[in-house]
Amino acid sequence: MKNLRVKAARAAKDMSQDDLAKAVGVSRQTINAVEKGDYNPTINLCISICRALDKTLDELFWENE
Amino acid sequence: MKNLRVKAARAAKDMSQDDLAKAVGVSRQTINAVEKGDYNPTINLCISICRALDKTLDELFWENE
DNA sequence: ATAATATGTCAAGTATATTTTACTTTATAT
DNA sequence: ATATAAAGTAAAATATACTTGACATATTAT
Repeated sequence: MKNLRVKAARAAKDMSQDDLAKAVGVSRQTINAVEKGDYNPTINLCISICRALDKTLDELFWENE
Repeated sequence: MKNLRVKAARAAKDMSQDDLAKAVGVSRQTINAVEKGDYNPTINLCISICRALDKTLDELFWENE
């Protein structure tokens, strides 16, 4: 299950995967993996991504229901 | 930085650390470590904890500001 | 006082998140 | 057509989340 919300929020900021990776302090492949989604990042990474994209955890990582 | 919100939400459900661990499918020490807080759980674990406690990610793991 | 349950913590092992290097493909521009 | 940036993917290495087992303390009840 892809995480399209991260991808969309990143696009809204006109950032490449590499831009976001640098802002967050991880490798580009890690961002790619998060967006690809078959993968379980740590909460601190999720929080860093949220802060870089001006979103909250619920907005990017919570599935209602 | 302790996570007192998880501890409080668990108390509100009258669950022990062991109860929550079993509900979530991890060891009791892992729950203890999450509440102790000097530690970086995966998002899937956080989501499982939220579901077991009827809370969302923002309610238990997001720090405003 | 003693038993039982809940919590805190530690050390060693296992599973997996993340990095690094590298190659391929797709899009955008010149 | 070709150059460049962006994205997708993979294998091997490293860092760290999580488990297991064990022991100590605190709490509550009998």
